[in-house]
Amino acid sequence: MTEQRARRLASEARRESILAAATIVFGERGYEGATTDAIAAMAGISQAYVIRMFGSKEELFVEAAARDVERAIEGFRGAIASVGPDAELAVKVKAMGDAFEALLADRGVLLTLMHFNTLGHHPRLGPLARASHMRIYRVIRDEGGIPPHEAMLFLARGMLIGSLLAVRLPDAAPGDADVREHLAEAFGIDEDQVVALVRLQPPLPMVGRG
Amino acid sequence: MTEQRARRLASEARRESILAAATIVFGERGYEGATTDAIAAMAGISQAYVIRMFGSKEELFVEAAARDVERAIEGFRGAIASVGPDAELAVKVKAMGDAFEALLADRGVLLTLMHFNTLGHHPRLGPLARASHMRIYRVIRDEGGIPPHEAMLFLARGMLIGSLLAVRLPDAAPGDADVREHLAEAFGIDEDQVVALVRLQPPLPMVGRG
DNA sequence: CGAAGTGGTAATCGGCTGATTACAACTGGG
DNA sequence: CCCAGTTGTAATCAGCCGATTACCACTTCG
Repeated sequence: MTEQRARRLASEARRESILAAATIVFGERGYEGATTDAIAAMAGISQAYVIRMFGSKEELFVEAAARDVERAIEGFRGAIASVGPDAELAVKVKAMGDAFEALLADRGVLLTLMHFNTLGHHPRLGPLARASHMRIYRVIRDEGGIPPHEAMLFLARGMLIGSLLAVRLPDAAPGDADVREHLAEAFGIDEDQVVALVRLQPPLPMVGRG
Repeated sequence: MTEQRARRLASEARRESILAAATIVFGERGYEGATTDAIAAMAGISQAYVIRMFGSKEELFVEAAARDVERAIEGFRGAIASVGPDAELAVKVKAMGDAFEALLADRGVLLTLMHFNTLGHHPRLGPLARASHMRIYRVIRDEGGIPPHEAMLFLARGMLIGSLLAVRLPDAAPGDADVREHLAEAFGIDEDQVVALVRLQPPLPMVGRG
């Protein structure tokens, strides 16, 4: 485990690698609990460089969360494009649901966006989180052509699925029939497919503090 | 602002006051970001006493989260009792939804439970969070007599409402028609009642670091 | 070749963190 | 009244935090 100088990368590539690490660490430890040092270690560079490139931890979170939101929006747009804007409502909703599940398969993105949601009281991050939520709503409603009520139901189901994955409920599926029943309803699948959901959230490398 | 010795309280009363403060601070700053010192300050006692009474920050979180989960369960039981176990499905769901909204009016409880959900990967808190989620599911299904599919839909709607309150979306309602439309659908109310939702999340006193 | 620009870090700073220890103030029962 | 149990704190500790500074290493291009 000899520490050595990081390989030189172009600024843009390094930036991306830091944002990827930040998404994992912010997800695992929350905005306040995450440390720039843990992010640096995961990106394979020094803590000082993380701060120099982004200015502050807050700014880094802003960019990491924005990147994750953008990824979600791209996923929804791709889903709409894949079935065409004039497809039946149920078909579009199914495509967007699949895109959503694919997004949540990245546990870092899932948890970072959930933490983003809990920051409504933060003077800078709160307004950004509200704007991001509404941007996603508008993409679903306007670009997806999903009426307000159906868009709300779609998001509600999405929030439940996100919570179930965040708490790692599939880990408890093998030994608990109620868990399997609940997961099958939430994901709209058969109970015997539930155990395979664990693949959606492979174990993460533990970051810092034990 | 002269600091003075705290008024003596019986152990049980002090315990409760610390747990109430812990729910607020854990909610606002997350499990890792919250500090025992901020909790102590909010409870009006010394940081040392918080640790002595609960042993560790982790233990304090366990008890605070358990208390909040218990409050949720009591709320649901009260709602079921108020309409009777043989009421129509829609009546029971309505009563439980109202109980849920009343619970989420306490922003500390709302946010602490959301943070609890994001701790699925934690070796001790993760299993507790999963067990808590399933306890609530079973209360709704078994004591409430709500079938699995309807119970899932109820929880989904609840998670969406929780997210919208966590991110403080009602704060953005006055100036944004899309926000009002989305909130009206989520809460199942008229748009002109939406602005009054702000009452559900009154501003919290800022805690530490800000 | 050599200097300017870019990528990257070690060292350090003031301040905060959870936990421990040793001690002080209050209360009730005999 | 007095002492044993309970409630509460100041002081302190080792370690971690984000941020700053001053510096090093590599690349590019005249």
